[in-house]
Amino acid sequence: MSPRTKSAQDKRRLILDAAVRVFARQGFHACRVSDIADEAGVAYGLVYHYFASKEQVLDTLFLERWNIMLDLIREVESQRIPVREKLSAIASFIVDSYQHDPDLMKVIIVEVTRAAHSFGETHIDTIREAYDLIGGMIAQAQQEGVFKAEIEPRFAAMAFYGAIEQLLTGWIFDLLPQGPDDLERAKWLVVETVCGGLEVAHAGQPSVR
Amino acid sequence: MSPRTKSAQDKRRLILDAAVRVFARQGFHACRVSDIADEAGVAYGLVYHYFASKEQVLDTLFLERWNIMLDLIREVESQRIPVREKLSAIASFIVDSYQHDPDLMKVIIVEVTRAAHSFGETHIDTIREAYDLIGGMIAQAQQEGVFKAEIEPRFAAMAFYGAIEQLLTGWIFDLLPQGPDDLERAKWLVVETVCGGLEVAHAGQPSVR
Amino acid sequence: MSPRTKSAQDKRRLILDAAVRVFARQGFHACRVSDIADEAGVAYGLVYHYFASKEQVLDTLFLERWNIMLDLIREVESQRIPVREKLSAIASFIVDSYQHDPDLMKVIIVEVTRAAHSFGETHIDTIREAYDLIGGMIAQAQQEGVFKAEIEPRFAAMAFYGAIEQLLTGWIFDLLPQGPDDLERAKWLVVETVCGGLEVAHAGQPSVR
Amino acid sequence: MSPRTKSAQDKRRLILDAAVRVFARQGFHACRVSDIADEAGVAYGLVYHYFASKEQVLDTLFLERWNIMLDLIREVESQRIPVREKLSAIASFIVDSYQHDPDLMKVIIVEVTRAAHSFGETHIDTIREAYDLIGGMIAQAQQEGVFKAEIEPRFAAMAFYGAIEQLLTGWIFDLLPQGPDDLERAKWLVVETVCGGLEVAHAGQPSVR
DNA sequence: TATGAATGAGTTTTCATTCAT
DNA sequence: AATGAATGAAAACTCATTCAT
Repeated sequence: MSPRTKSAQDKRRLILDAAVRVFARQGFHACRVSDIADEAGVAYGLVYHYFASKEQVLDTLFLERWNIMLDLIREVESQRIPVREKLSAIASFIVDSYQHDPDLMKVIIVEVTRAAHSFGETHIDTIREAYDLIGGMIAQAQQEGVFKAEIEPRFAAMAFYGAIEQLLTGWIFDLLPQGPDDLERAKWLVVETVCGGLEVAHAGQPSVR
Repeated sequence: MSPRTKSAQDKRRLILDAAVRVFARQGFHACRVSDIADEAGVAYGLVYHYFASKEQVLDTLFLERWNIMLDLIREVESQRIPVREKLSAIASFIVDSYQHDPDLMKVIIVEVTRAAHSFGETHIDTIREAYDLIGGMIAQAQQEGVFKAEIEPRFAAMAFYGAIEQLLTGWIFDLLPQGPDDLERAKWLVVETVCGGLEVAHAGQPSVR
Repeated sequence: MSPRTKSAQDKRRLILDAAVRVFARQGFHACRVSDIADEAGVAYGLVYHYFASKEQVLDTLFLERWNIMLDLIREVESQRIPVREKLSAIASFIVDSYQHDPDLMKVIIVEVTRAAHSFGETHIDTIREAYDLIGGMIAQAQQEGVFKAEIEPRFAAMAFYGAIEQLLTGWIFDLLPQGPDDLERAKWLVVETVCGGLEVAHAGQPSVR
Repeated sequence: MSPRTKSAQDKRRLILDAAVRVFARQGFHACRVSDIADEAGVAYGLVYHYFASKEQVLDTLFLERWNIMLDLIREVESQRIPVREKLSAIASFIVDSYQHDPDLMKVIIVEVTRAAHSFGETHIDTIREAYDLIGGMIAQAQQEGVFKAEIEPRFAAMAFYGAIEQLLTGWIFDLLPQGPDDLERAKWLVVETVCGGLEVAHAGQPSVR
């Protein structure tokens, strides 16, 4: 890679990183392309040199991150470990992602995964893949007798993912404390809640429908 | 109520109901005020006669619904019933709300509760109240020894609410089946998952961290 | 006149008087018809019962006052008094008008006599009549040898009127002190300036006060 | 200056010059931004590339011209010439300004110096500076015994400036002839009127109040 | 690659005016 | 006479995108 190419890539990266900050701060709709360019310290024509549109910048950010998560989930799925550990790995990854780059996760959650009329719709198949993979793990655990069979796996997967995303939403809106300890405990908490339940387990407790 | 007042109220209601359909179909940002007026069959300016802005139309829709939910939650809170039934009542209310008016719930979830830069921010205190009320129920259940004490109640409340909202999101994005049975089962499922856990309970199972 | 008719006239007057205050406070363009109605304490449909348009309200206010001034000027013109006294009477009338109803004079000066694209144009013939009448007095004074013949009367009339209007403008913009004494002195000052000149008269032309 | 800069400045100038014509023809309120763009032969948005608003276009035009006048007045003030020559220089400058660009002066007089609710208010301090400078000259002349001491200088300055502005107003409204000779004579006339007075000076003439 | 001037479609909002009651 | 709901035309302003340099 020549220095020049490297420099070029740097500018592209610069723009992406700036976009994360700007989207997180102002929101996708409320920010202008020039805000991104300003934040990146480049002329705003350059944004259009690297990206076809403002949307494509967000598309890129989302796909970069979501594909890393999909890789992680697939990796986890293939491992021969208890389902609780699998879900724990996923929860940990997402919380770690937030810890590592809260702005990026904020953008993804706020602008993409719930955006039924724009990015959510565009990327619905990519998003769904994560839900499906988690659903698959749960289904398998049910077959193995580890998870209750009467809970539809896809619904359970959504509930699990929704619980995590809502914790991040809580941090994003500053509704929940987000010290290092809080993040760590949250990883355990969400898995414990969804797998073990909030209720104190007692012998013979019937959880019949 | 005089006929004139009634008529006036009718037009206002007409606009609100039309707005729900338009926001649900096109999204808040993608729709024009004229789309709402057209859908309602009224003149453009009448929207501004009753509402100060397009935003205020959504504000009104959100607050109307959210306050009904807050009333329900407060009502539930005051009852002397097991926490599982309380959470079940809340989940049922939300799912019923979706069943009764999916467009309205879609609008609230998609445009408000996750909209960190616009409505979500505006209404954050109102939204938080719901989370806090649920958190309070969970905390009480912990004191009563029904719920595990080591799970921070506010986090658990967010996980619970997030699980429900994500099911609705699944319906909204058409990722989950939404026949009448599915909705009914979902009510039970989310409570069972969060309270009883996905895991098959066995005697003496340690769920220690 | 029946009480009812009287009442009706009262409302019309109420609206006109309210309009003066509103126009003076906010300006003709910046105020809404509803502002006038609110100020008058009537429903704003009523403004349209008495006046064909917002413009007509201002037209009415202007014409009412300007015609009174034209009457005064014609009255003065017909009198057999020195030109200086005539001009003094005019200046006094205008200053008194301001003293009596500063808002109304503000509206006339700010919204009409300089409004080349709206009211000034509409009423240009009415406005001009005042200038012409004053010009006539000056021309006569020149024929009588009282005023210098080499100064074109119409120009002199404009200069005289402009001097007065600018004093009012000074008060309107709060650039000049407007205590009772200031107003009284201004009447004399503007006549003395235009007739006697600012210069100290030298030998043989004492224009001592 | 690079060619690009020059070109850019040209477009900006083009817009300002077009705005003068449009404001003079239609008035500030009655014209649309698109009228200015059309008149300048540029795209709509370019007006907003160079100016933040329609108002700022007028602000710019006013300040450009008024500051030139203030420079002239300050220059005149510093000279060691009789006050009559000073006032004559100012009157000449204003009349020449009108002769050179009647549209611009029309805009300034009609849209700014009397606009108590918009531009006049915005620029009141800048406007006042001209009045104050003239007032200062008059005060000095009074101290030197050239001007009568009993006429408050600020009032006299307003009268002088008002007289000139009203002549321009007469031209603007086509109430006064505006051939080259008329303009030239007007310069002399206004100074002669204000300094020497309209009255034929004769020995012992009483200018009683 | 990089710049930023230039374009112009699109939308909210305002508010004078009308009109049914 | 009086009300104020209803109408809809009009315009400022925004900003994504293009393109000449």
